[in-house]
Amino acid sequence: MRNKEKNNARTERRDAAENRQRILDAALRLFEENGVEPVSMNQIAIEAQIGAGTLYRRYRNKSELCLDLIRDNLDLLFEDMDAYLEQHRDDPPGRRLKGILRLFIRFREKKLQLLAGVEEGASPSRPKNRSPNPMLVELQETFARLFGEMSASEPSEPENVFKADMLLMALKSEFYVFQKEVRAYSSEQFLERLCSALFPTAGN
Amino acid sequence: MRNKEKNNARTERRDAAENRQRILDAALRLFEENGVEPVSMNQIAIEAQIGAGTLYRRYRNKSELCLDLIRDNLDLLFEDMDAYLEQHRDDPPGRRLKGILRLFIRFREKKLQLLAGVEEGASPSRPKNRSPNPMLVELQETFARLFGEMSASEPSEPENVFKADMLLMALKSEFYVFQKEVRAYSSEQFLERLCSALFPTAGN
DNA sequence: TTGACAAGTGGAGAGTTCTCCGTTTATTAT
DNA sequence: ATAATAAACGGAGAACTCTCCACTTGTCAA
Repeated sequence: MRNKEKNNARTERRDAAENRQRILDAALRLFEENGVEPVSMNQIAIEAQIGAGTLYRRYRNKSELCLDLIRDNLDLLFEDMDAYLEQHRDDPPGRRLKGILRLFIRFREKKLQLLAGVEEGASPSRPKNRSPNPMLVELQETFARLFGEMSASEPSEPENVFKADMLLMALKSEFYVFQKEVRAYSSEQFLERLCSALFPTAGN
Repeated sequence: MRNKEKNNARTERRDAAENRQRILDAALRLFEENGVEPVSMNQIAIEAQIGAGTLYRRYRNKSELCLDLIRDNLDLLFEDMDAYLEQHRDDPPGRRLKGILRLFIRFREKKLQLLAGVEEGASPSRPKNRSPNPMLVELQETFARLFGEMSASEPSEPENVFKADMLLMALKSEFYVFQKEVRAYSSEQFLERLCSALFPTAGN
């Protein structure tokens, strides 16, 4: 669906492409003015001057729309992470994990609202958002791998996967915002807590 | 709001009490037939033969209704937990924590759907469910206290609070169901993972 | 150029959540 | 018993999500 996978036959029709842009523009405009959460798909359709059906054809819900809006930034983030891992390949795994977590949290800070929009329970009552979301899967695997390296001795594979799952959970908007607002943590404090809760800060 | 706090002036009007019962009955009936998630407040109002306004006056959303439906069981659970802690007061804190986690998970197993209903993001777009939910707060404090006991040496207060927050997060339906369905864990395996991820199983 | 037709469009409509407010009713004081 | 009155009722209606499908339009092959 993404950037017109060139490989796949037909290219996007011109009018469709134009509408896509209208939608993105309209959404951005409305989000900037009102924040992400209170803006409805309805409003976006109206602002973009298209029918509701057209909007929903392209984005099944607001979550998908938000994802499209940060797609590029997200790709950059992942590149940054990869670069970081590459550059610090000789650091102990705990350090490296902390490093990429810091990158992620910084990103989260910048795109708080949109990211929350992406996570937002897509549809109420509907078949439920059963999409693993490839980006999260990749992140999850990276975490799991680093946990694996961390104690190369025994901690079984599943153990690492589980920890990675927990980490991912803790990085969700809901938890992050709660820690910031209710527990009054700064990003860096949060990061610190997270690391010391999930792995012994051996090397550092 | 709960069980007609007797202390507080007026008792609940008879017709109101009757309607409350109608609602509870109707909801239970519909939930048993269709599961919790797909049943709408609307349907419940119709099944109970009352106006939507009447339903919403008593329960701001489905989440509150579900909470009322397991209120009693929940109270029992808490009593069980207290009893457990009392009986095993000489066990090491890790053991005790595991014990009450097991109780909680068993409860979750029994009331999976309703509990998920309680957690369900109340309203879409609305002011956001800013209710800390007293029962969760209590649980959170118990967890934090046990973490505190666990390593009486240095781990600062906030450290324990944070871990307790993470634990609570991991006990949510979303995470629990994911672990069961995708990672294919049994309740007991899940419990095992949870404990070994968050604290060294020293005493055991 | 010209069809054919897949792709795209828009808006009516079904089903929801939740509020507002005029009407009804149970309770309590007289 | 009766009236005053706070509480409760119910349904119209506003706003929303999402689907369906008759209609329009871009594209490509001839």
